[in-house]
Amino acid sequence: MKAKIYTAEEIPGLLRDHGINATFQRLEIARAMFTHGGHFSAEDVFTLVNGDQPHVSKATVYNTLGLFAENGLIHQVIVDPTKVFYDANTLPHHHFYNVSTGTLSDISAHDVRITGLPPLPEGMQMDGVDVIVRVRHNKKEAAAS
Amino acid sequence: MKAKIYTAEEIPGLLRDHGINATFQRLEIARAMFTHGGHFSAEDVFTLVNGDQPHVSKATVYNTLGLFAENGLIHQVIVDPTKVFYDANTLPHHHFYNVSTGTLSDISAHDVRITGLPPLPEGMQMDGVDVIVRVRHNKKEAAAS
DNA sequence: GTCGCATTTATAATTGATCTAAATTGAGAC
DNA sequence: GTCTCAATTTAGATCAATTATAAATGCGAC
Repeated sequence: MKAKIYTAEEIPGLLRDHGINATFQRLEIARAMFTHGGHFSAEDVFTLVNGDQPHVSKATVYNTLGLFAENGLIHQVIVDPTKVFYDANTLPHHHFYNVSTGTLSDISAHDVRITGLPPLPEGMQMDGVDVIVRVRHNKKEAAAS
Repeated sequence: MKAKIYTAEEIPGLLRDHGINATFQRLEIARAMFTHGGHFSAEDVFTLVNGDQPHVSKATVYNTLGLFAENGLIHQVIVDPTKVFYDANTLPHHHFYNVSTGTLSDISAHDVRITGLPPLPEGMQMDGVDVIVRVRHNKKEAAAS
């Protein structure tokens, strides 16, 4: 089960469905993310959108990503202490995080099952479960210490 | 299965076992973390260690936390985009992350079982699996939009 | 046109974390 | 004890991601 890739024509409806007012900048940003799919830092989005000529300011990129995340259009992924990633894939899924390169890749949640979790603390509701499988380059060299 | 809490006397041996040279500052920091147990930001540790009078500089706190993490004495937990947490619990376990308050709490990994993960990408080895259960305060008020 | 509101923008400010270069300390040789 | 070298600590400067601020801009209602 792969992340859905949208066509440019579907983007306006996508925003509307999430209660987001469509503006030029928001469409640009959504288009950049959803027609590629994948994981983006704010910086990535900024570069992607402004590739040819400046369209969208950095502040707007941050604002918009925040707005999208609030409204469930995209999802924050926090694996890198230095920056936040945003995930255009809203289907339930998990992540490989390549520690060596700082790269994320998806794990479909379709077959993943997590059992034995304790009950939630009192008065809490579950917001989601993130599973992050940290991986690194295979070292022939063992820890020689 | 709770995180092990150490007594002050056990700390020097703990460092030695992890190949860490014991110095005054490192002992102070380890003591602060391991006699309490729990999750700490660098800031937390700094405050905890220097509560009464300045003992350890901020730079040293960062250096030492990094050193401890490298040597497996503590573990980085990345759930908050604004700061890194360090976990004095090195037993296998997972986390509840309270989105409303930014608080972490432990889930023993003892009973948790994760099945259906795909094979690792080529040439990669697993470094660990983090499970983060995001929870939030129960809202009687549903999303009214 | 212009009033009002949402949005965007440039820029400054904030903040956790890291770097630098110098000072201090520690452990062993003598 | 003291010399020496390497390890450690330190204050302060610096960095990069993000957020805040306050001024423009766009756009529909009238």
